[in-house]
Formats: sequence, C-alpha cells, structure tokens
Amino acid sequence: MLEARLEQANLLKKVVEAIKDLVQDCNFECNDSGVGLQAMDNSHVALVSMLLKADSFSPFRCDRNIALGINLVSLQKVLRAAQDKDILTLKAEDSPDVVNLVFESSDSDRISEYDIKLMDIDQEHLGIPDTDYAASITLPSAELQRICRDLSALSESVNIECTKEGVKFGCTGDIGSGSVTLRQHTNVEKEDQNVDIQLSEPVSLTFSLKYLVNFCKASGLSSRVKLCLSTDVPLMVEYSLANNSYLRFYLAPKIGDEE
Amino acid sequence: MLEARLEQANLLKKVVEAIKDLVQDCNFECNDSGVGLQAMDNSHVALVSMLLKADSFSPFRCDRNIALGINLVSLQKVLRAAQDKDILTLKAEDSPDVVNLVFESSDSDRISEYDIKLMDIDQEHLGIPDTDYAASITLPSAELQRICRDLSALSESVNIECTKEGVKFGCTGDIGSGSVTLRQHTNVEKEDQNVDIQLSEPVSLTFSLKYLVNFCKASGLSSRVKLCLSTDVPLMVEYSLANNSYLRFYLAPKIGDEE
DNA sequence: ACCACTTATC
DNA sequence: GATAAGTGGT
Repeated sequence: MLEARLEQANLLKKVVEAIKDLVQDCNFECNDSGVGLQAMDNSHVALVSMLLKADSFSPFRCDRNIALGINLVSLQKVLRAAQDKDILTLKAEDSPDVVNLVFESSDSDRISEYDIKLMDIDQEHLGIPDTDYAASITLPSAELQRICRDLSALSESVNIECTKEGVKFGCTGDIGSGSVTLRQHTNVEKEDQNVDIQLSEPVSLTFSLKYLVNFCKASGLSSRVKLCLSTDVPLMVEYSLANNSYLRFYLAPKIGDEE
Repeated sequence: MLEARLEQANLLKKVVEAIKDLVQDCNFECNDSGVGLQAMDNSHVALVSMLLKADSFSPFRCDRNIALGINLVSLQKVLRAAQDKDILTLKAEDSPDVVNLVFESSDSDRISEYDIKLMDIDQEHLGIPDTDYAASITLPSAELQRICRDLSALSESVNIECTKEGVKFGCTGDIGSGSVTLRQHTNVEKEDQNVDIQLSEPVSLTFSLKYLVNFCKASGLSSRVKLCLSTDVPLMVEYSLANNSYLRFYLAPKIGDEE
C-alpha cells in the first residue's frame, strides 16, 4: 500500500496546475523512492517529468510499485479543495481502484476526504537520456515568465541565444520584433535575482512560446528556474523543489523555417 | 408613506445580490415593524425570507402597509450605483407607482436619486411554520461557502449528516467521491471560527448543491451562518443581521434516489 | 486592495 | 474564438 503525507498540499496543487494543460491523464508511479510522473503532451512536442522524492513526504510508505492512472482535471478539482496550510495524505491499496486524498487543517478540526477513480493508462516508458548541455542558464522564474508572456504578444516563437556574456530571448512577428537580453550577474545579497550561465559552447535555438508560457505556470513552485540547451536537443526547463524533488519540462526546438 | 433610512446601502445591495438569481420579481412588504420579503424560486424548490426590522433603519416611518413590487434586476442596477459608505433612504407614497432611492455620501457632498417603477405581483402569501429542528449547526459562513464550492466540483448533490460530534458534508460523482467533516469546536478567542452543534436527533439529508452555492452568496452579510435540519423538512440557512433582522433561505431535501 | 486567472457568454 | 464578468490569490 501507499501512504504518503505531504505537509503542503499546495505543492501538489501547483504541480498539477502547471501540467494539466499539457497532459490529460497520466500515471503517478509510486515506489519506495517516491512518486514520479512522466508524460508527453498530445502533440508529442513537450514532455513533463516530475519526481517527488520520498524525503519530500513524512511519513512515506510504499510497499510495492504502484501506478496510479489519474485524470488530471479530476485531480485538480479535488486539489482545489485544499486550503492554504492543509496537510495532504495520499493513500492507495496495492491494486487500487481509487486513490484516496485526505486534507487535514493544521488544527485537525476540519478533515476532508476524497476518492478519485483510477484509470488504466498505457505506459510507454520514456527514457530520458542524461545530456551534457552546451548551456545552462539559471534565472529567476518570475523573470522567465514575464519574458515569455511579453514576447508571446508578438510572436509564436522565441529564439534563445546564449553566449558567455548573456542570454537573449528574441522574436519577430507581424507587428514588429522584440528581444530581452539578460547579462550574467551575481549578487550575494540577492541570490534569487542572479542570472547564472554555464556554457561550453554558444547556442541559438527556437522554441514555441505557447509551450514555454505553459511551463512557466510552475513559477510558483520555485523562485529559480534552470534552462538547459544544446543544439538539436530538446530544451530542459527545471524547477527544483526541496529534497531533490523536481518538476522538469522538455521541449523540442523548432527547426529551420518553422515559425 | 414610507421613509426608511439605511446607514449602509451596502446591506441591501448584498441582500439583492444574494437572492436575485433565485427570484426575479418580488414584493417588499413594508409596515411599521420593518421591511420584509418572501419569495419562492421559479421551480418552487427554494424559498427566500428576509426581514429588515424597523430598528435596522433610522429613522423608519411607515404609516400604512405597502407592498412594493420590484424587479430585482432593476433594483440591483440601481444599487450598484451605491458607493461604499453611502447612506440609502427608501421612499414611497401610500399607493405608489415608483419607489424612490436616495444615496447620500457620508459627507453629504454627493446625492444621487433613483426612481424604480413598481409592478403588481400576485402575492401568494407564504406561511412558514415554526419548526423545532432536529439539528442546528452554526459555522463560519466562509467555511460553508468553501465546502459547497468544493463539493460542487464533484456532484450535483450533497448529503449533510449531523451527529453530536460533528457534521459531515458528503457527495459522490462520476470522478469519485468527497466529504468534509467539521467537528464541533469552541474557542473563545476566535468565536467567529467556532462550529456549534445543537442536536436533539441525528439527521442525514440530501440537497441540491446548486442552490446551496447560490445561498452562500450571502456570506458577505455575516461571518456566521446557521443551518437547521430535520428529516423530511426543508433545510433552513440563516444569515443573522444586526437588530434581529435576517436573511433566510429554505431548501427542500432531495428524496430517495434523486441525485 | 489589487491583479491575474478561470469560467461563462456572445 | 474573443471578450467580459466573477472569483481566487498575492
């Protein structure tokens, strides 16, 4: 059986909000190391990979590997019932029909409990190769969100060009063109605001803004976001969570004359 | 003639907002004890009963019984002109064609005045019997609102089950099931947050969530709400206002296999 | 109290 | 599909 207690129900709520537009149904893979999720979006352009390590829960118990096939719209409906500060416990049997979610208010005077029916989902297991990226950029997540939102007013696509000095997000559309350039900068006082660039080779790649805007819904999960790029390889967008847990998005670059 | 001055125009505004989805046109019954309103919704499942006692106005003058038949959509349009802190005076002749609303800003520097045409409404007078309810639950109005909203994501109906220990709101729908349990609890420090249960007999009844969600629009009128239940009798939902004035909703239970 | 998002309507 | 209102979060 699975029994996993998450101090902040909000964490799962934000994760689901961030991915539900990309993926409708998916398996939450539970085993003794934690709860993981991998799924491609319908058009197979983007991939979501989440891992909530066992250490992110307390306590965490999972005797056997269980795949919980959940409709994310249903899950979101239930998670909206979570109040700020609520504690969430996920429970499932070893061969479950339902997953059980229990929300406790911190004073325990309010308990709400939901069962969500599970579904069988064909799990094409997705191997994600470890990649040595040519460029890794870590920046404030709110900044990336703002950039993507601003540029999406002009164009469907953004070109991300990274050099040792900085990173430039540029686009061209019918009404004109725009770009935002961030220089690498470090300030020990305001670490959250830093822009860190690790570069082995300059890169320039183009991506769909619609997807990036979508990924940025996860900004609430972490003040920082890491972008990893290499030529002809999907972009990785990573939100690191406590206890080495993470939410990652992958997005294939646009090629050649695609817009 | 009627002349009734209400220090907070907002009070009437909130009342109308809370009931206008249930009732289109209704009589405001004015007499020397105050202003009352009773109306059933179109499907005759729910009933609204409001009483603003004469003491809630200052001054209050009403020489004869007058029924003001008002279209609530029109009334709401006019009430939206009320600013925060505005003082409202209602005026009508003894056999009126119109009701006159005057808004004064608290500093009296701004006066606005509206006339709304009245309509003849057949008044089936509704006798509401006094009932000794088997269960009375008083809880924070925001909490009830939240519960009804959360559960309405899962189902059309909610079962309210009350015992000495607590009250459980439960429902079952296509995607799964959910329940919220509140234990009776009292804290002198935060009286507004208390859950008080008066029980002569346990009850379990099922109601339409659509209506309950609607009633909860009145949450802004009072931090507390009282639910009164007895088997096979309509639920009463009461928002108490100052000076023994009140806004009450009644809702017939669903019976048997209805959903 | 403001801003942003989500949902409902045209 | 776009726009507008209502609701929820910061």
